[in-house]
Amino acid sequence: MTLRLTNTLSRAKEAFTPLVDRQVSIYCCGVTVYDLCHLGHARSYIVWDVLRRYLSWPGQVGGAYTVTFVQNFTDIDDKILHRAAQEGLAMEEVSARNISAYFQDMDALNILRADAMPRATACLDGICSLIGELESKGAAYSADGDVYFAVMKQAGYGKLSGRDLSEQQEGASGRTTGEEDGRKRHPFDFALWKGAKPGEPSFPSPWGPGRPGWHIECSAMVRQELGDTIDIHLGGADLIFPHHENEIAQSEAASGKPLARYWLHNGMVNVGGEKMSKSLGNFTTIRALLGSGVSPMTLRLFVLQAHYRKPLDFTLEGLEAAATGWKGLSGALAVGSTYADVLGWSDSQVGSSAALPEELKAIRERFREAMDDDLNTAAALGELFELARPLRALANRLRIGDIPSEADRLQGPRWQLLVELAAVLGLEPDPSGLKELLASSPGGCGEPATAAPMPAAAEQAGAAAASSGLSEAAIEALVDQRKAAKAARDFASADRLRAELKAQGIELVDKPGGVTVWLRG
RNA sequence: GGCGGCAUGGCCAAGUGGUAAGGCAGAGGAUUGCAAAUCCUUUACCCCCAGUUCGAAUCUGGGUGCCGCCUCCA
Repeated sequence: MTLRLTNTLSRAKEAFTPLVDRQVSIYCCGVTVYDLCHLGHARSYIVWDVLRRYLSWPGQVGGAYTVTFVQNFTDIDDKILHRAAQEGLAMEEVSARNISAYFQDMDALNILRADAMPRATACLDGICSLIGELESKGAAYSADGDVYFAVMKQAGYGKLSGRDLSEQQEGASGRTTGEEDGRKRHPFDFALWKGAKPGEPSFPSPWGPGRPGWHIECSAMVRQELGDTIDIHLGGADLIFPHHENEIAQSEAASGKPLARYWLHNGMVNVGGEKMSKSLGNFTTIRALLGSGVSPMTLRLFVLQAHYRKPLDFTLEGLEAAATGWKGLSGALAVGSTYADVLGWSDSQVGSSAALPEELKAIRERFREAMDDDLNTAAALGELFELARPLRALANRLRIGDIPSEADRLQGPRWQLLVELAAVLGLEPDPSGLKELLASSPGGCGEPATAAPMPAAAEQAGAAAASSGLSEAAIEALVDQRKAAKAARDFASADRLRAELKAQGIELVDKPGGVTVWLRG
């Protein structure tokens, strides 16, 4: 059994076979850079990051694929122009700011950067020549400085979204209003090039100054970076129509070849049952969430516990559950590096996966089968938790000073497998990108638009207090005092001492036998 | 109105013909003066009705409810 993916084109799970053996070309629709990214974007890019990591995983049947991952920035768009006008900035300034914010956010979430990130502004030649081709083939027509794609001339239009133009026609009339109508021959025709109105920023073209339509930007960038036919095209389910439908129409009209062999779409993030979106105002930005103390890995876990095609309701409860779950996983993931010395898990002990004990082999196999089944990350995570349970217990015992047993020392391969599989899901303790994000956003997370403010999660609560400087000797003295108070059955004093230490970020753990150990943070 | 999707324990969520993964919460136990932390154990017949089948959460038909797209949108 090999990887199977749900192809929107056929609405079925299909065995995945790339055009070129062991190589995969992927295009992922990126963001329009007029604002910060919210959790909907986070989900989409987390999920596609996992697809990419999985394809690149050597544990894959047949070995790792070589993946070329391209994701665009839409940096020519009416919304960017509006935003720029509002703020008295140039379009480029708005997009540059949001592109840099995009990288900060995605780095923090441990999302691998694409191999290429083309921008519409840098692809205008390709866009214009594509429009020209369509025009010369009769697939497009110009009207008063605009150029439109002639939908009715394109056989198969609607094949991705399951739409039939003849049935749609009635509903469509009356839907589109405005001055474009007069120029369009069919209500579903869409703009490839929009002539500029006086005073608007514009780019030169054979049809006069103006700017490209959204759909053609992607068609041109796919072709520029990856050619006529790619293996996988990714995007949110809300892009199926009209964006991807139009992309197909344009690209296939020009090349006569299929644009993409597999179309994958992720489900939306909902809030209270409704789609999270800018227009509804119910969105939370990524940086607002991370700034409130939710760790990036918690968000990743939250996202990956659901199947990528289903809607995912964003709730505080769900997030808290993920935070607690991540606490356990991260403890297990960290055990090998934190306690490498005491466990004797040096690099030399790293066993190859071929030498895995049966139980671990079986887990690895089930993980692979889950991921092969249309990226069933929820089931894959189940295997991770299975793997992590004894390691988490071990980590907690070591944390309070227990000496590892011989059996504990033999858990090295288990830990390594956990680390390996978690990395396929992009789950790693101690994400480095977060600090940069938090440091870089001055006033930073105070996005006013946070409709659902997140209370600072307990995850990081102790971190600030932990640095307070009681010396070890001072702590030992207080612990001894408490021990004496307990011996004298003066529990009030004992509890007071415990509370004082806790206020300093010192946690006391009473172990069997009257021994108390203390831990910072 | 058209197209598509979803409905599993308190919450989230896997499972697509053979007696229900996992996470969170809860309960019980161990430990403790108590607590915290930790460890162990434990909790469902799957929206409704009809049908197919030796056998269905899983297939078919009908019903109900919810969501997405049809305008910019990950």
